[in-house]
Amino acid sequence: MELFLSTFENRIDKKGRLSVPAPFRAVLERRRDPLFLFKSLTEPCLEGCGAERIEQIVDAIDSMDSLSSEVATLQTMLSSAQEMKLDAEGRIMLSADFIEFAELDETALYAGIGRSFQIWLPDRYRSREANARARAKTEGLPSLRLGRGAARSINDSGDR
Amino acid sequence: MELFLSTFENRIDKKGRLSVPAPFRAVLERRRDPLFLFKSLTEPCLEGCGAERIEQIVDAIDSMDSLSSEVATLQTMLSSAQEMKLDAEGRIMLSADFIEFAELDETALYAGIGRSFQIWLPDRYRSREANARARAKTEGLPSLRLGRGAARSINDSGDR
DNA sequence: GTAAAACCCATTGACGTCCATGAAATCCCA
DNA sequence: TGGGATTTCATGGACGTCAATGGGTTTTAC
Repeated sequence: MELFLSTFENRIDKKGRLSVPAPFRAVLERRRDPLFLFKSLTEPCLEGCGAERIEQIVDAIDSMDSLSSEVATLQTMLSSAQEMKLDAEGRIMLSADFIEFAELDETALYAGIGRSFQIWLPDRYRSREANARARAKTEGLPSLRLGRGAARSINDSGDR
Repeated sequence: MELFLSTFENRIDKKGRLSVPAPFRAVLERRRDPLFLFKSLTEPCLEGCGAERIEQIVDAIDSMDSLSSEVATLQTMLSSAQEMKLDAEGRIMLSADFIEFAELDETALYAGIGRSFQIWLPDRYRSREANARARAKTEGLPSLRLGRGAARSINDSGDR
C-alpha cells in the first residue's frame, strides 16, 4: 500500500509526542520520504505530506510574481511547514504552535486522504464528517471521475 | 533538507546579536554558502539567502534594460545587501540600519520560505499571516494541482 | 583612548535518544 | 480449534546532548 488511508486515533503525551500510525510509517519508509507537517490554510487541522509536495510549492513560488497575494499565501504554507523527525518508536513531537492551531488536547485523529493525511481534534473531525455526509444527501454528490477520463457514476464505480 | 522552512523566534540581545536557527545554519553550511541579508523591496522585513540567490538577482538585472526604472529598483536590493559573518555560536550582528528598517526590538521571527527566508517583527508577521489565511478562506487557495500528469496550473513550472 | 566588534566561556532549558511497561494482535503448536 | 507464546505497537519516563542565550575579556578601528 502506498497511500494514506483510514483513520487512527492516538494519544498525545504531556511532552507533545504523538505516534504516527504504523501503516502511515510503512508508506513513508517505503518511499524513503521525510515527513512534513504544515498548518492547513483553510481548516483547523494539520496536513502531512512528503518532500515532493513541498518542492512543488517552492517551485511554484519562484515562478510567480513575487508581489501577488497568491505568493504570500503559499509562503504562509511553507513558513508553517516543519520536517518531522520520527524517534525510534515512530513518534513525532508536535510543537506548541501546531497543537494550538489544531486545538488538540489529549488525542489526535489521523485521517488518511490518499497522498497526504490530516491530523484533527477527533470530535471536530467527526462532526465535519457528519456534515459532509449530510450535504451529500441533500445536495447530491460531487462529480467524481475515476480512471483515465472515464465518466463513471459514483455508484457503479468498481472497486480495486 | 536544503530548504529554509518553518518559523523560529529568537532574541536580540543588548549587543544586537541574533542567533540564526540551527536548521538554517545547516543548510548554509552544507552548501558552503555565506549568508546575505538585504532589505525587502516590498515589505518591512529583511530577506536572507545564500550567495547563489544573490547571483541570480545580479544575472537577472544584467539581462534587463539597464536604463529601466525596474533595474534601479532591483539595484536597491543589492546595495542594501550585507554578507553576515556568524560568530562561533552561530549568531549574526544586525546593523542599526537593518534593525530600524524592520522595526525590530527584542525578538526577531525567522520565516523560512523555501530558497530564502525573512526576518520580521513577530507581531507584524503574525498579523500578515492571519491576513493570508483569511484571504485563503474567502478567495480560495492558489491553484496547485498536485500529482502526476495533472495539469499544473501555476505556470506549469518545470523543475528547479 | 574609547567604543565597537570579535572571541571565549558558563548556564539553562528544550529536544532527541534510550529504555521500560503494557496491551493487543498474530502466530504456533498441540 | 483453542490456548499459550511471541511480536508488534502505543505509551510513558529518564537521561544526555545541543542549541539558544547572556556575560565577560581581548582585539581592532578610529
